Amino acid sequence: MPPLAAADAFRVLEFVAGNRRVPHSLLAGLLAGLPPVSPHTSPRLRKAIALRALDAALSGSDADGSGEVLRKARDVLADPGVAACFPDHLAVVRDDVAALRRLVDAEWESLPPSEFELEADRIAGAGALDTWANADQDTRKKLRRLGESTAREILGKLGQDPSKAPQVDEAANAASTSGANEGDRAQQDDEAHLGRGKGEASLAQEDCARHQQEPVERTTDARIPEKPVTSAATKGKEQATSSHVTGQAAPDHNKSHPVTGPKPSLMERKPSAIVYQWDSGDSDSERPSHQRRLPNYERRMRPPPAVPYKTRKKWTEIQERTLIEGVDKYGKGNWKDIKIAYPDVFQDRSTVDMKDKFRNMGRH
DNA sequence: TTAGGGGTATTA
DNA sequence: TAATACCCCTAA
Repeated sequence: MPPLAAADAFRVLEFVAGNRRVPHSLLAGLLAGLPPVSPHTSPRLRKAIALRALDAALSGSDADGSGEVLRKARDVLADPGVAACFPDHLAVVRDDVAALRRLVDAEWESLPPSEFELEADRIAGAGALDTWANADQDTRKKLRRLGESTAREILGKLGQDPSKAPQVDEAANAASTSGANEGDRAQQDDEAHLGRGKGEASLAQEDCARHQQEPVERTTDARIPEKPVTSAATKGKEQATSSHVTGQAAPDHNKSHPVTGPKPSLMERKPSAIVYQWDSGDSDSERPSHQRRLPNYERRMRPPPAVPYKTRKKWTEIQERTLIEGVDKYGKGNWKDIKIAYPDVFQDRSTVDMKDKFRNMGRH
């Protein structure tokens, strides 16, 4: 993987540091692996680091009455950089550990969203509509590409290595229950691949699940999950409606194809295959553990277009003539050159429009 | 970037 | 309803 640009490193760090459930050891590892990032560039990052210091100070027990916890917390708050991050009320309760902890909790809660989250929200979240409405054609293409490639990457991984899929699902399940040892597992699981901490990553998964369970109107491109998932999903549904999938390996396929034997047909079921099912209403507990349930989807023949159709404009005679002239001059296919050569004429026409138009003209 | 197939939306 | 404009996708 190419090294992260400083701006991206900042986004990753700001995102991870602001998640309280990401243990400090993981954050430290992340810091070591990222290009230098100045915390002063982000109030959220500054505040997150300050809160982490306070968390560390307040993590000890003050049951022995030694005042050690309080002393540590005071030390942290004495740092002008830390103090500057908080309103005065933190200083007011310097003598009350319990109150200080409550206020620290509240400060964590009120941490502003990271740039990463805001960006994700602009692309796929509730802010997507505004982003879309304000974007020009090029930006929209980029947004679409970003969403598709990400989805393909995820779905590709699922498809290429089905045995990994349950882990993904289990991770999502674990995230939904949000266990207390999440941080520890995050450290174990994720130190190998920084940036996938369970903390906000799990939140993101929860959020993702919420999005998926929302009505289809919110999913702007249902084709993305269609291709890789549908085959398994519909298969699961078909089987579920007939004889409830057992998930057993296909009978004797392995026997007939020993390791050294002929290559098994792609049509044959692999023993490691996992069946994904559309939610049919019954609970997960009623089906074998290897059957993973997909979120509710209403299938639709085709989703609404990702880009609202632009106002339909009839080609003028001038445009048609200029197009023909341009093809004569620059050759068929050099739509970009033609568009550049006649910017006024083709101002509101894309090269694809021109290609389509020329194609249509040739049909008659 | 472009071609081309094929789909949907809009208009006459 | 056919023609046309526009869009999406894939391959090269």
